[in-house]
Amino acid sequence: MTLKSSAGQLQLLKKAKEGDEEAKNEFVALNLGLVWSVVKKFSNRGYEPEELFQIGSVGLLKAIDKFDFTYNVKFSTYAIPMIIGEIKRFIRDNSPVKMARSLRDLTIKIQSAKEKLLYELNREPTIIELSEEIGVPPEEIVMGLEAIQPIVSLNDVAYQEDGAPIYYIDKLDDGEQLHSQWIEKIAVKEALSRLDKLERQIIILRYFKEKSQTEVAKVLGITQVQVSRLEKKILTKIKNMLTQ
DNA sequence: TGTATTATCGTAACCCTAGG
DNA sequence: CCTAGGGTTACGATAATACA
Repeated sequence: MTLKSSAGQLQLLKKAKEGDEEAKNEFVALNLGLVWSVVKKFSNRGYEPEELFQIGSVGLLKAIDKFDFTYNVKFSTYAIPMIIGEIKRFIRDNSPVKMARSLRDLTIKIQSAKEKLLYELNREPTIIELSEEIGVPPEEIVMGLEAIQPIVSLNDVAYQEDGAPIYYIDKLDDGEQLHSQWIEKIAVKEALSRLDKLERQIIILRYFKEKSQTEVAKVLGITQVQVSRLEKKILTKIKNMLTQ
């Protein structure tokens, strides 16, 4: 969070887009935090954070140029995938071929093992199970999984609590193909990450696990009425986050 | 806040009819 | 005659609200 109000930032962004260099610089400065937050996600890949930061900043600049107010989402919602795209492109282009190759082999193995186990167990296999199935140490499985769906995860917690991922956002490689669909997905993800634990649980159980209010109430140890009221509150909250 | 009630929605069950 | 499909109804489950 920056000190500047979001309304002020919007003004700044408008000016920047109109070619006001000073405004642009100031806006960039205010949003470098975004770049860092993305860089952190890629910290375990053996690249210099400084270097990734440079690359990420390019993504930020591109985002400023291409951001369209009619998207009706917050700037960060749009910028983050853009930054990620830039960094991923860089990593892809810079990865030694053989590394990429062995990693690709691994991901292929993981994919098929995953499908097999999914069928056998009737649920998402754990990392340990995948590891045993393929005969590769868990750390490498993690790496392989990362490669399959690297990504954002602004709300890791939301995933952990339930095991199975809710959805994946990939195809972020190309900043050009901006389907409003995934913009929305990211927006929702971000909004979700800003809810507190109880609120997030309710939304996950209700909308991703498709439980009834009564079921949710039982799980969380509250009444159906509570769930109904909280749900209503949360939904308007999210709506506000997405459009503000 | 919780209980009791009402409103809403999906769907199973039934009937009817047109077309094979 | 059979049957696919369309329309109607009734019912149960779920969610929202009224009230204490």
